[in-house]
Amino acid sequence: MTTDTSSIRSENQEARAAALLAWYDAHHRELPWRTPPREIAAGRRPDPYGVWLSEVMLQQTTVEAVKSYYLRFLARWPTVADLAAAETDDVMKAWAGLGYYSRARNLKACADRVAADHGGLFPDTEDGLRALPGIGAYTAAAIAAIAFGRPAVVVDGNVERVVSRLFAIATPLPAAKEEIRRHVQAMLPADCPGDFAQAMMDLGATICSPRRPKCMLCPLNEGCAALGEGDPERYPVKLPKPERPQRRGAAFVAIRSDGAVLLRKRPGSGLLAGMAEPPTTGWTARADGETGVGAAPFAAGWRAAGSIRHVFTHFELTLDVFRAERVEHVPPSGWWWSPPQDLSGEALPTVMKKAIAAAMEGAATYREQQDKA
DNA sequence: TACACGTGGAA
DNA sequence: TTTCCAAGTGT
Repeated sequence: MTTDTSSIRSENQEARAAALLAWYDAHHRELPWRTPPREIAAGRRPDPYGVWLSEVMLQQTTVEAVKSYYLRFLARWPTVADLAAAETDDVMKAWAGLGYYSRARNLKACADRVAADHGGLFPDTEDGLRALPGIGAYTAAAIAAIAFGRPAVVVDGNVERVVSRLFAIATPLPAAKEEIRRHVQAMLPADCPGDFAQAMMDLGATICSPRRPKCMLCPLNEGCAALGEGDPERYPVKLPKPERPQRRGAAFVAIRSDGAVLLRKRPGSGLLAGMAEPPTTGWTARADGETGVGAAPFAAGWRAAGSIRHVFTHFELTLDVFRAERVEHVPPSGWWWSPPQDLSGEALPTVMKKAIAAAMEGAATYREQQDKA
């Protein structure tokens, strides 16, 4: 502020923000949770509950995947009080398929806290939001800016990409995070931090994309250092990722005469915590573990039903699937028979749905049920 | 700081 | 097919 260079840079940053906001006015995406810039300018504010819900769902998740979940949650639990009054199991069921299931548990815990400790109103400061479960640095800043108009510095993966290209930042992520934050801080317009944050993210999502960025259409192309160098895709610089180890296990899908499938609940912590599954073995790091029919949870007419593959963030799983039909096993406590009409509503992660689908293929019991239906 | 934690779409 | 990775958080 006091030296010539910083005031010059400040003017540049101001011009950049203005160009970005003009672009956002004309080209912003229409999203179910978004209040468009025209309405913001008219004084309208989005419902903090909707902003929070969408931000949590969007963590590491694509916009397309989130849309239908967001709409379903909002229709079923229109306010944070409704969500606080809900059963955690129902929230987990509604979240099934979206991934990163600790988000769902934290979502519910956060709603409980807002209802119990904040009178049903979300805190309107970054610090207040940051203290809630499932709300980290990014989400706290995003809610503060978008829902409450606070001048918070919002840095997500999009912003990291845009800024690291704009300034050709050679430091690999995540070490470059602080430097990126400083640049965003310098650009931040005090009068519309919410639009600015969303504009940066829209730009990163639609123009300054990871591959083949559309620099010709970019409102910030004039001063972009990476474009000047000729290879914007070089940024952001990231450390190479460790390769994904292979794991193998088995899943045992027991089918009752009426087509019901035997399920149980996974442990409360770790992978797919608290979600439903057909009985499975542990997933060993080795590819040749004890995963055959010998590992079945109880005696039945188990038959091999092929195997499925599923990719998790940090390992790749091959699951050998076994099927037993016309099983009349009395479920141990915590296990239950899920009738065909209930199955789609269970808290089944995608990997487990794949395993069950593989078992059903060619299952006579299941075919009979389908024919009746 | 480093790792655990899901899924599906794009190139 | 393979690789990347999307509006990150918790530990």
